Amino acid sequence: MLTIYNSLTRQKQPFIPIQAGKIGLYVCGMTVYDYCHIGHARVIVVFDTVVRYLRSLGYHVTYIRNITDIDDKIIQRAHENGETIENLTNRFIQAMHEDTAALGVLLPDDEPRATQFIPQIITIIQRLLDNGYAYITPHGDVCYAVQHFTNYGKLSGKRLEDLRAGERVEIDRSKQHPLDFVLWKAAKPNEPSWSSPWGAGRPGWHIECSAMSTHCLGNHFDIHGGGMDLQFPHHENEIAQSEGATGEPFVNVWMHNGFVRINDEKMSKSLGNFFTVREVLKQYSAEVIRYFILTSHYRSPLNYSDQELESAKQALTRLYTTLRGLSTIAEPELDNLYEQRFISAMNDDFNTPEALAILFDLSKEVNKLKDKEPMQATRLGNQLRRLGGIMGLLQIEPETFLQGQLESLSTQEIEHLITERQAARSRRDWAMADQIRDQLQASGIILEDTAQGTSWRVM
RNA sequence: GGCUGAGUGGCAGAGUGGCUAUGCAGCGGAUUGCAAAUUCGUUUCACGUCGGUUCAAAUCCGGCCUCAGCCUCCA
Repeated sequence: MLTIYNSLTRQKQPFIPIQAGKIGLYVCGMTVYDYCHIGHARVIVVFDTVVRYLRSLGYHVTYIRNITDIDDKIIQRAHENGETIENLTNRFIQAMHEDTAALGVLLPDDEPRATQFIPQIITIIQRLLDNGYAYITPHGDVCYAVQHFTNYGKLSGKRLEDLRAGERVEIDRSKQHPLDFVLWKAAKPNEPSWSSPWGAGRPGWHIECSAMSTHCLGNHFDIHGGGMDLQFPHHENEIAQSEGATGEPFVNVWMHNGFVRINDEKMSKSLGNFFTVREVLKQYSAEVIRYFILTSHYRSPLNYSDQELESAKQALTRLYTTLRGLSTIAEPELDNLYEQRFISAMNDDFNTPEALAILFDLSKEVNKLKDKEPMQATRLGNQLRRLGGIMGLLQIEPETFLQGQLESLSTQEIEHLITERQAARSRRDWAMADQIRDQLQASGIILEDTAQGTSWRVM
């Protein structure tokens, strides 16, 4: 039985979909004004893995990951760059698609953009005004009145009276309560705006997710995800908006993933301590990054360092080494102990580190069987590939992984040197053979002699 | 100040009231012409600290210490 930790109840709960066999999943995606960093990669990879696993269980999943393409930072960045907002957002949406594709992430079923949902946003705001959850300020903004929503704070466990409003940001006197937030911002000069019943303006930060999620998945849906930092206020506000407008419960299960850290500090744009996905891809393959992300449980912090990525690379090398030379044709093993352990690990709130440990046990088993029982080794090897695939791993040719990112020498040169060395070995000229091997090693190529001949891989 | 969460062997990172996590790195054996890969082994308590419950706790309960996050934009 699949159990998921629900931020709303602060405990693991058996997962029961609203409609049998179907799951609606919404994840807060990017605000597109810059390149994806490793923190973004984590959310994307984690929920990609969640979706793959849910589908492997037989659920029909509708996966929505939105794009926020209008907000203060976008407007500011476009202005700084001297480019149009549309140009900026399109550029970074394309970059994001390149990055996610590189990381082996499946496309969501829909990728709605905030600017395409202005009519739906206006409808929700109107309903909130009608239902008494919103008011218009003297500046012409429309604000949400948090005190009118009884359950405000239920997701983040906060009580209005405990929050230190005004501690770090000056209180806006035009609001009825300091924590009231803007639904609709009155237009300022030189800013994009849409017309509305309350005059020209643009949506506030939180409202677009209420509009897009309920439009794509219905007023009440199964799972909503995102980074921990969105729990408050973003997701809290989404609940207030959506439930205030529809009068129905909004989301059953809230999932929040932990941060990527660098030296025990959160990786974030505001701290400036981030690495972009494309930067890291220059040094490590996408699958190494993906593996690295999955080595810790999604709710735990993930410490980023070169040493950890290097370790991830070595670990993946081990798995691919096991798969090397195994035919992919044979039927994989199915309902054995490894499978059961894998499923029970993933059923336990998507415990990917545990699931990976089982892949290594399986890998060891395959290695042991390779010589004695090649057929069984092949079947287990294919099971390893299949289970890895549920986490988006082990889907490329072992040789492609092991020989990838070749820099110094061409494949032909390497093959040529191997042939020469083979000749030296057959005439027992060990000095010559070792010299060639050392020469290759200096270029980052490792040789491995087997009964079937010599193979090579990149260090 | 309020609210979350966390403290496990050299590093990373799971987990269960009593029995080997796993990976990387190191060391030793097998294997190899030598390597690499693979495999086997790796000594005494690895489980923040102080108490409590228990025949038994790193695992349950309580206090304390330390760290991170949220209460502003952030994945």
